[in-house]
Amino acid sequence: MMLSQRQQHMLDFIRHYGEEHGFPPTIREIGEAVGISSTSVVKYNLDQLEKKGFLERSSEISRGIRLKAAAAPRADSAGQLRVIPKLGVISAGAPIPAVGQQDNPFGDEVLTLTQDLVPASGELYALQVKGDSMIDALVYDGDWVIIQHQNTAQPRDMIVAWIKDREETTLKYYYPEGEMVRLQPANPAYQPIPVRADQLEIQGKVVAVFRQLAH
Amino acid sequence: MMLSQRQQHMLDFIRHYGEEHGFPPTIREIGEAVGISSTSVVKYNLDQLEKKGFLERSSEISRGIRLKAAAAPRADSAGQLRVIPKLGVISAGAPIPAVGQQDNPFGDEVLTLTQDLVPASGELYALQVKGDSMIDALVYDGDWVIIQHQNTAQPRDMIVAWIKDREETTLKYYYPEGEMVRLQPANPAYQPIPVRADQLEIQGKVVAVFRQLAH
DNA sequence: TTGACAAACGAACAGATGTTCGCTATAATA
DNA sequence: TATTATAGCGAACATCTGTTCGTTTGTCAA
Repeated sequence: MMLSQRQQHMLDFIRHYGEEHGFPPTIREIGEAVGISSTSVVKYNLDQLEKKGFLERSSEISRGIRLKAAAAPRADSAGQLRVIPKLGVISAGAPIPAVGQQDNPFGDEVLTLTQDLVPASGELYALQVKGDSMIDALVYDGDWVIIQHQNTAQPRDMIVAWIKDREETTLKYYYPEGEMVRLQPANPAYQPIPVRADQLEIQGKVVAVFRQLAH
Repeated sequence: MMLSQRQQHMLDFIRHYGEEHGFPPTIREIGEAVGISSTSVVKYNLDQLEKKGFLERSSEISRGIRLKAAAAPRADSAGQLRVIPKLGVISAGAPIPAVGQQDNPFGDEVLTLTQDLVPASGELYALQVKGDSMIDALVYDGDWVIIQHQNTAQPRDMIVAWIKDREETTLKYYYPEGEMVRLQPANPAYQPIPVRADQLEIQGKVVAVFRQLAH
């Protein structure tokens, strides 16, 4: 999800133009500003920026560009934003979707969080919890879990694990103990689960959980 | 130099449209909104408004309208970010801190979320959960709950309640039932608590929960 | 009554602006 | 080598959108 030099430039120009004029620029104005001679190339790059979550466009509307939060100027350091793609759903009964999966129910939607809430580096993605099977991890239907993709973990990390012999995805704290791994639920009322290390596949680390109540 | 009803209406519409879309409306959209069938009449009134200093237009430019300060109930257009003050901690054993409390352990720290994750309006603040006493609401030590301050609630809202006779703060779904209120835990494994309505003090509505895992 | 003027209408026009499409060029991949 | 994806070009097109203009109505002062 990188921005090319040109796309960064476009974003800067659109923001600057909007501040100056009170309304967004046209495709041709953007092209002229960043040195693109063809309107179709500007459109191409705008589509890219929209797909990456930096702006929204209203089709067939003059100057129908709306910058999203991710494109806001980085005011203070804590205001740095992290754009996290919504990759799919997670439930105990099914493996988690892989990056670039075709049938992503969320299309190219993203979740944007400030940088101070999540790790500075690492590949992050968001999955929406389906059902109540992860209630022992204190997450429930509808919650978003933000995951850092990795295949190893440190003790005490909360991991996304695939337990091969049970064919089950789970969110647990990770405590390696020799040949075995103890998977500890976040809710202390639940019992830890011992699993043979070779039956455990670490899919990533849970770095945050977000729950949006109806409003 | 008075504004006619119609011109006031136009100004309101232009401001509202801009906040909603990120770009100004066309003459025809304004006309439709305020009930003018002819584009020339809209132009006539826009010219009036410009003459009176409420807006500026760039001629022959689509949507080339820029509201001036005079037109203002200026909403903060700092982007689609919502800055939420961290007000203190919440636990079952103590009342929640009031706005402007002196001994705020978080000073002036804030939590910033994108606008789409929380309600557009309303007074929001964040409290950090202390201890495990709210585990029946699926929130745990360290979690942040984002609260909209209000003293009433709709059925099925998750409320922040102070139960007077128990001297206890709690997070529960709100189900009023005549003289009584049923407080339903988010975790279905826990039992609902019936409370006399006059013993219940609604402090606010939970609009979101954020959990940051160690990293 | 008459003339000036603000306010409004709707059609016609012209220019502003987004989209589509056929075509290159390059790099990565099979 | 053939294929595919990414980037880019420019022309043609369709529609979006602001402006102009002839007309009408109502009010008010001369």
